[in-house]
Order: sequence, then C-alpha cells, then structure tokens
Amino acid sequence: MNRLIKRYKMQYHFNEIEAKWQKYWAENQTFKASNTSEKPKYYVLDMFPYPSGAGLHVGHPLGYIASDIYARYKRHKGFNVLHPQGYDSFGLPAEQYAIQTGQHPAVTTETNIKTYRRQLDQIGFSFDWSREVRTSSPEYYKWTQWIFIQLFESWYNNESNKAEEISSLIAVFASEGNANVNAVCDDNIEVFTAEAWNNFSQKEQEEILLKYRLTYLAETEVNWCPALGTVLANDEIVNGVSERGGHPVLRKKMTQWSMRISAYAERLLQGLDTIDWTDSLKESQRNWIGKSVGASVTFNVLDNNENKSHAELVEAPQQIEVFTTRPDTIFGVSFMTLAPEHELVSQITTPEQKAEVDAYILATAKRSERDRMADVKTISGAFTGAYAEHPFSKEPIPIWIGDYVLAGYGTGAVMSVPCGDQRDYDFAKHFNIAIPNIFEGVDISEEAYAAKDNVKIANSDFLNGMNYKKASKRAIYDLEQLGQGEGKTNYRLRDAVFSRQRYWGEPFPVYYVNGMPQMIDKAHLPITLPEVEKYLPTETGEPPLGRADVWAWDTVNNKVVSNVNLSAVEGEDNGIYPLELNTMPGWAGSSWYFFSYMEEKAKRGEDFASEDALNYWENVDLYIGGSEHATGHLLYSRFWTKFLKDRAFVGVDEPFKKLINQGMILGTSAFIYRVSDFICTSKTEGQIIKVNFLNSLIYISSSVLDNQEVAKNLFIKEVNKSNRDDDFKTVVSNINDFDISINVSAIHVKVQYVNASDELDIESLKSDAEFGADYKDAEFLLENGVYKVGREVEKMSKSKYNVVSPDAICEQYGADSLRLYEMFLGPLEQAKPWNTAGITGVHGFLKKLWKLYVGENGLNVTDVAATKDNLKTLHKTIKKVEEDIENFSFNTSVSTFMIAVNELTAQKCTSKEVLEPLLALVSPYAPHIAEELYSQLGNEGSIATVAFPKFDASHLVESSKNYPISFNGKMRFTIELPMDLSKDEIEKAVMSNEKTIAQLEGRTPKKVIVVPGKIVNIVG
RNA sequence: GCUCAAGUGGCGGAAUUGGUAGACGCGUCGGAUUCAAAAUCCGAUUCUUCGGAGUGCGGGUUCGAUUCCCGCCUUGAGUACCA
Repeated sequence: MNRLIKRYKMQYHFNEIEAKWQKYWAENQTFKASNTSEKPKYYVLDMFPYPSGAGLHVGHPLGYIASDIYARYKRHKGFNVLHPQGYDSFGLPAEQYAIQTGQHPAVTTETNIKTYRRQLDQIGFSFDWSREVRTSSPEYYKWTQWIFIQLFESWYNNESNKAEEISSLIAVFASEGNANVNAVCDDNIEVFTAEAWNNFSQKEQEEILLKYRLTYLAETEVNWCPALGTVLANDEIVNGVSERGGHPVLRKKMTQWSMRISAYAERLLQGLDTIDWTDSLKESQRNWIGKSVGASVTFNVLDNNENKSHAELVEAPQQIEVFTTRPDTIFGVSFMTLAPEHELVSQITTPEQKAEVDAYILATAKRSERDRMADVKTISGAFTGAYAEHPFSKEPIPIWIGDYVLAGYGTGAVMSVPCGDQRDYDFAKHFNIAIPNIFEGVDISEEAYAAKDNVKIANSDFLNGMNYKKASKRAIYDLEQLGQGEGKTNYRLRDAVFSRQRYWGEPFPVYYVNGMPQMIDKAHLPITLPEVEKYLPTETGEPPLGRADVWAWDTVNNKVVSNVNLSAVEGEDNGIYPLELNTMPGWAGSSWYFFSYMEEKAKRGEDFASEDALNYWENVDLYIGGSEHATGHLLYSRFWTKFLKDRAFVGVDEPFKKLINQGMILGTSAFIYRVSDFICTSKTEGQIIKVNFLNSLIYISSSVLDNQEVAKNLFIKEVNKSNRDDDFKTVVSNINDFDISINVSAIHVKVQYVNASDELDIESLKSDAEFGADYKDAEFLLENGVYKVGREVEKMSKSKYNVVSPDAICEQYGADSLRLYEMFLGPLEQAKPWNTAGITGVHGFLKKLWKLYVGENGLNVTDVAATKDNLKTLHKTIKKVEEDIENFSFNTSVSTFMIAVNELTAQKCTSKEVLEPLLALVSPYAPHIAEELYSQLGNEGSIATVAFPKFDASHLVESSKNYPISFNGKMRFTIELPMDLSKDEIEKAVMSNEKTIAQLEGRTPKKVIVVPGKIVNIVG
C-alpha cells in the first residue's frame, strides 16, 4: 500500500502541478511589468480577442502561446518584458444577442469575458493582467473619445507634412485668408480673404473649418447595409456583401463622420519600409493605399452646347479633368469617358442624345454595386453628343459615358486610349470608335498594348521616338506650359467612415448647436452609453441611441440630461442640445490600445498614459495576430499612431516594429455515410438499375465504401427485406453479373466521438443529448467490429462539429501538453489541421521528461559530474532552441526537446549540472512542469527569470566524422574517418576502402570531390 | 485577370551560404509485460520488379539540386472595371 502511495506521488500529475503554479504566479504577481527597470525593455503583444459567447477553441490560443514563449524567453534573457492582455469588447455579436434577448450587451460581455479569462488562465500565459484594458469600459473609451476630439481639433498641413492644431489654421485664416494654405481638405473649398473670414458668422466659420478637420462631418456616399441597419467601411465588405452575415450592401448618401486618413497615405506607404513585417502583409497595405503616379489633364469641352448661355461660356468654359498614369499616350486619345454619375453629364449632353443618355444613367443606377462587379464583361455606354478639344492637336474628341468608369476614383472621368488600355480598346471596338496606334512596330489589331516598357511612341508629334519615361515627362511639361495639366499622384485609399448606427460602441463626445457639431470638454469625459429599452433603430430610421430618453447635453451644468429639456422642445435656447446618435466603429478602440497597456491602471486618470510610460515602452517590439486585419486594424492603428505623434501625444511613428501572422488551425471533420441508393451495372449489357434507399438508416463504415462483397450482401439483404419488385429480384438472382456500387450521403458527426484510429464510438453517438435520437434505430455496417469515419480538413466551426475546446485538452493532457502540441503542429505562420490524436506524442514526452528527474524512489537528480555525452546533448539543445526561438521556429524546438530527453534518458543522466539548465530551456514552452521540477531540485521562487543557459561550443567538437561516400552524387555508404585528415588523406582512405572498390567494380573514377568535414563524391 | 505564399511518406512536418532526403511525432504492423485491457517498453515503417527510383511536372546550371535559374501545372490567401 505504501508503495502505491509513493508511486502515485512520484508520477506526473499535471492537473495538480498546473493549478499550483498558476496560483503561485497570480499570488506573487510574477509577470507584473514595471515601468522602471535596469533591464532593457521588451514589449510583446497579442491582438486582443473579441470575447464571443462561444468561448475559445484550440485555434485561438495559437498566437498567444507563441507570444508567451517569446515573452518568457525574453525574461530568461534578462529583459523587462511587458506582455499584457485585454478585450476588444465592443462589437456586433453582443448587440445582436441583445436585440434577440433583450439582455444588455454589457451583461453578456461581462459573462463572456469571465469565460475567456478562465480559459486563458488555465493555459498558463504569463500575462500582466494588472494592465488589462476593455474597449467597452468607460475608463478606457474616455480616451478613445478624447482622441476623437484631438482629431477634430486638427488639420493636416502639407507644408510641414503633419497634423497641426486647428488654432494655427484659424490664425492664418484671420490674418491672410486661405489662398496660401496648403492643406489636405475637401476639394470644394472656395478661396476667401482674411477680411471675408472675419466677417463670416460663427456657423459659416465652423462649416469651413469642418472641411479641414482630420475628422469631419460630411454627406458622403456610404456602404449602407439594410439588413444590419448600418454603414460599413470598405474593409468590412467582402465580395460586395457584408463581411459579417453576407448581407447585400447599397450605396447611399448619408451625413457621417469620416477620418481623413487619406492625408496620411504617403506616410503610411513610406513607413512600411521601416518596419519588420512580412512582405505579403506589406503588399496588402500597399495595394490598399494604391498609389499611382501620373498626371492630371484638363480637356476643354467644345462649344456646341445650346443649353448654355454665351455669358456662362465666356466666364467659365466647361472643362473635364482626368487622371492618367500614361500621359505619354496622350496622342492616342480617341474619346473620353465619364462615369454616368459625373456632374457634367447633364450639362454637356446634346438634346439629340439626351434620351439615350438619360436611359443609360437610369439603367446604371438600378444595378447594384454587386451586379456591376459581377458583370465586367458586358460593355455598355452612351454618347453624349458633346466633344472635347485635344490639348495639343486641338482635334475634337467625342465624349461618352460608361459604367466602366467609376465615379469614386480619380475624377470620375478618363481620357480613353484604346491602343494602350484593354477596357478602352473593348469600348472602342464595341462602339466603332477609332483606335489610333501610337506605338512603334506594335500590332494592335487583336488587343491593346498595355505594357509600358520596351516600346517607343509614334504618331505623337513632339513625343515621337521617346520611351515611356521620357514621353511622360515631356507631355507633363508641355501640359503645364498650356496650363492644362500637371504631374499628379493618386491614391486609392479613401477617407474612412467613422459613424455606425449601433448601440454597442463608443458614443461620440459631440452635441449639435444649429446643426453644427460641438466637442464636449475633456473634463467631462467619458460620455457614457445611455440606457435604451430596445437595441434596434428607431421607427423613424434613427440609430438605437435615438431611443434614449436621457441623451441631451446641458452646456450649463456640463452633464447628460433628459431629452425633454432640449432647446428645440422649449422653443428657446436654454443651453441644452441634442447629442450625437451614432457610435464609433469597432476599430476605434483597437487603434490605440497598445499605448494604454504602457501605463499602470491606477495612473491612467489624467492622461491616457504618462509621458514617462510612453517614452519607456516606445512601441510594440513584437506583435502577433491574424492576417485578417491586414487592411483594417493594422492600417488604422498606424494612422492614429502617426497622428498622435504629429500632435506630440506619443513619441513614435509606427506602433508595431515586428509583426507575425499566425496561421489558422483547421478542424478535422468526421463523417459517417448513410446509404442512399445502389447503382447496379450489368457487366454484360451495360444496363444500369438504380435502387433508392432514401429512407434507410444504414450507415456504412468508410473502410468498406468501395467493397463489392459488402455492397452485394447489403443489396441482397435490403431487396429481400423491402419486398421490392421483380427487376431487383432478377438482379439478386444474377448478382455476379452485376457491379454494385453504393451511393452515400456524408454526415458530420461530433469529433469527440471518434478516436485516434478514426473509429466511431457508436454508443456515445447514440446517447448524445442533441442528436442521439437520430441514431437510435440506425444500423451501423462495420468492418472487423469497428466503424471507421471519413475525415476532411475544414475550417473549425460549430456547424461542422469539428470544434475542439482547450478545456477538454487541458483536463485530459494538461496545459503544457496543449502548449507544446500547438507549437509542434507546424510552422507558426502556416495553416494546419488540428488532430487531437497526435497530442499523445508531446504528452508522452512530458512524462518522459518527468521520469528523467523523478523516479519511483524520488528525485533522480544528483551532484554527479556530467559526462561528455550529457554536455554534448545539453549544449546542442541550447544552441538549437535559442536559434529556433529567435527565428520563431517553435515546432522544431519541440522536436529538439524530444531528442534531448530521449538521449539523456538513454545516457541515464542524473547530473544536476545538465538537468537544471535544461529546465530553463523548457520553461518558455512548458512552464508548469519546468517550475515544478525546478522547485523539486530545491530552488526557491520561480524559474521565470532564471538566466537562459549559455551555449558553449567546445562541448560539440568532434574528433571524427562519419563521411557519406557518394557515387555520382548518390550516397551509397559511410566511412568513419578522423576529423583532422587532409583532403588527400581522406581521398586515399576512401579509395582504398573495400566498399569503394566493390562499388567501383574495377572502373577508374574520373574525378573525386572531397569536401573535408562534409562529403566525398566519386564521379565516373 | 493581378499580387503574394505554398506543393516532400498513410498524416503533421524536418533538412536550404547547394553536400547522407524523410529528423521529431501521429498512425500502422510485429513483439514484451498482463488473466485481459489501459498504461509502459522494444523493433519495423518512402516506393521497389531488389537493379534501382524518388521532394508537383518539363528543362537547365553543377562533381553534387528539396535548395539556384527558365517554362508550366495545382492549391491556398488577398485584391479587382483604380484609368
């Protein structure tokens, strides 16, 4: 009995060990970061999770485990590490749940966060929870609101190339007007003098300033999603439908807050060169920013328009401005195309063409964005009857409209060069417009020639004989001389719409006086979300906040008050005004949270973080998260960081120095196969008889799906049983003349009912609370007593019943096994399938590791000196693991640990001198077992900050080498030779070896290649 | 269409200043232990007509190519009438 107890005590009880050390870390605040330290700083950040109701599945922690290993490694390496975690807790699912159930989103969010915290804690992350942030907590979103106000109070000065306080702009307006202001602003700005400015009413001044502010209110065409009742940003739309839910999206004009991110387009592009991100991610951002260099060209519309008075024409000749990336092809222009929505269309269209043009515009307007996108092949358009004048040749150019020109890009008009652009070419062919060729020696009879290199310009007056580069430069120069164009750079990046018609988001710190937005003073923040009785839009189509009763701003008492007191209601100005009804989008809170972590929670009151904290932590050294945020979160965060830097609120220009995208973990779905029908094919006559068994409840093992014998037996049995008519009986009686194949339908089953060998646990399936009844009367056709399921790799999702929860894994194998296994699956950045069966490998490793230290009779570790082999194993492991961590190749270090433990076990190593440093190597990966063994070795405190072992190359020096001997590059055998032999000595030794002589069979080699320390290759 | 990434055993994957292809683990097979099972331990496991062949396919460079070059194919991700 005693022996049994002793034995139990000596075994690896991961549940007890893990609970013990998680408690220890929490009680001792082992991972609490300090803002002052002698050590160098290192900031490791995960993309914080949205706490969904479903909880975590094994795919979610992958990135957290990787970052945790790195954070723990850096602590061993002597860094002061900040490794925080929090929640991106505003968002759609909680709101939709609220709409369905009436449950307040704050309540569900709180519940979900508790689940997440429990799940995260059980995995043993070294997070500093004392710095937690939640985007939905008022203490946090107070500062999101504050940043919004700072954006409102800023404009972008192109001269200084940064954002400046709006007061500097007002000062310029008051002293010299706006003629010399070079700002990023709306494009419909009128020039005014200082005198005019000073005479404007306050409202007029506010209207003008709004056109300069970095966040501004404007009527814009937005992506309206009726099903969700809100607008969406461009990055929230995938393939023309909403990313969430897949609902249709329409274009609609609405007054919305926008962020002038376009001001930062060039800096966002340039900044990519200064950060360590993957090429593919940088490429995504470059594409999204979409810089194109070219020229803007102005075409004068020829006066054949009777709609216009003479006076109008003299005063302002109608002009069409276009953007082109190919000014070198200007002599190839044979027509112009305007977007159907272009504002000039109605003015220039001739009476004869009016009917056709109007019909076309109507037809285009009816087509949704998605139709237009789906159908890019059909060429359509209409002639306006008007002509423009070519700036150089002065020839008349017909003006068309066509929906292949987008109103939203460039100027919504193009100069069409059919010989150089395929779309222009197709359009010209379709409408029989001339296609002049301006390329030397190029055949354009079949298609346009779009390449710009290796071709010379022809038929182009002063551009003849030039290449693309030279001709472009010259064309721009001549256009400038004419005053009809200039070099120009265009960006695809649009300003970002910042209003959402939702409840569960940050309220704007904004109220309206006379329709003009006013910011609430910092001292009165946060403006907290009001209570509403329902989370839906109002009956009049206003956002959910329109339902709030207490949602007006009292400018006298500086607080939110009941709507009944509104000035408008009273009919006189009592200083109480309506508050903004929209809320901020999901990306608001996530665009600056990494700065919040830098400050200790208690000190986040006066500023969002103290200057000392911001200067100490600077920016995130390592950021790990999914690649789905490439053009959303990651771009907006860079934008806000650059803005905050311009205004000197932070000290860095880029938020994330190094970024790694972890790959998705895919699920391995399991299928059972229900027999639906049999196909009987006569071998002699080729006759095919199909027998339907739709109502059958027979499930056939995947291992016998193609087995003829099984199919025949099943067929006979079913025909006899079901009293089928004679045709089938004929088949039965001549069964050997037929091939029988079975058609099945594959049905997902829960993966937890399938074991490592793909065998289904039928009893458990039948007693499943949800689906058991479906299988109560089912017959399972087995092979050798087992039912084998089919397998397929799919995205892990509830509907595919392939979700694996970390809870069950931690329970059965422990957190250390989960951590090791997630890393062992494959390279961090790669997508890879999850297969729970494989975890026994790493779990077995941990047991072996344990046994290396703790035997049946207690601790195995002694003070005996390490052998040469022991030291060799240790140091080879140190070297490899260190390299692996630095390269984020975590999967290979798990293999390295396995090899080390296998070797040390075989060596019967008990030496503390080797086994103690090994624990520090394992500690980042499997921290619980490392802590426990470290303490069993008699150490006090945590292993977390123990120095990472130092590699000593002298232990790896070899005295001999097992040379691979190749013949014509193909390795045939090896010969053990001393390391210190010269080239000639090696060759002599190899050539006189009997295996070499046998392999050569008397031939004389042409050549012998000897690479000392590597290989010998014999040619001939 | 364009951009990027990737194709290696039954499976996840390892190996690149070019130098023993398949480390490590899963699965499978065989054995030990056990009344039996679980657990544990040991061995085998790319294919092969036993000559060899082999890292998606076809070429090339090289003494030698999974690794470098050219051309293709396939898969995945992103993006799309962007002038």
